Amino acid sequence: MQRVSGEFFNMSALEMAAALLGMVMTHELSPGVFLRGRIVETEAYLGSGDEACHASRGKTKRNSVMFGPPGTLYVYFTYGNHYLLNIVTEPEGVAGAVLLRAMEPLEGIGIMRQHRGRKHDHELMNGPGKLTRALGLTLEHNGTSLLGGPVFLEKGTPVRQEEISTSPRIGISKSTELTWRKFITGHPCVSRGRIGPPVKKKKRILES
DNA sequence: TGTAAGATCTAG
DNA sequence: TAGATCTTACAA
Repeated sequence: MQRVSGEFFNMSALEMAAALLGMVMTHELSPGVFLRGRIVETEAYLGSGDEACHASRGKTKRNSVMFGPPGTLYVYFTYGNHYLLNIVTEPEGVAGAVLLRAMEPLEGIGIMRQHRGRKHDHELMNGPGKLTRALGLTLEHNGTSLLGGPVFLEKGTPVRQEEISTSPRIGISKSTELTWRKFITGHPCVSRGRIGPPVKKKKRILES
């Protein structure tokens, strides 16, 4: 097992989204107990010129990690239920991150099933909220570094350029013209994509 | 202080 | 297809 060094993260979010495909994310849950998944789907988010990015309107308490050094984890909570995992890129002071949307389970599958319930292997991590739950990642990991903590990256099986597909990002309502989603073509663990924003919820009608 | 939207998931 | 669930950001 070889941890990826800090130099790897010195690239733009868009380059990183493609470069991460095929790499292995590892969480050392407890000493000697590893949860590992191979990255098969990513999305790039940039602070400037990208309305869909949390940092498009500048630094806030939530998104401040995105302005930090490359190789940092940005984890946030959304929809009242789910943690989403990003890797910070771009030089310190510039907001940019890559959302990890889907992985192929490699090691610790029994523990992932405990986290996720009884599922087929390819359903354990085929969505951004699912993979954080499978790996046991929460807000505790927000702001931690891939270079020294229990969560880190390893070189995996390289992916050829012709195996990589591109599409608009999923679940957003702004900047939908940007095709910054990258995934391994035809891989069974890629998430079930829904282009466009989530369906609007009904307003609750209060009786007087 | 109130309100609406949100980088989602699951059951029915 | 709709509901769960709750934090963040923005408007008043």
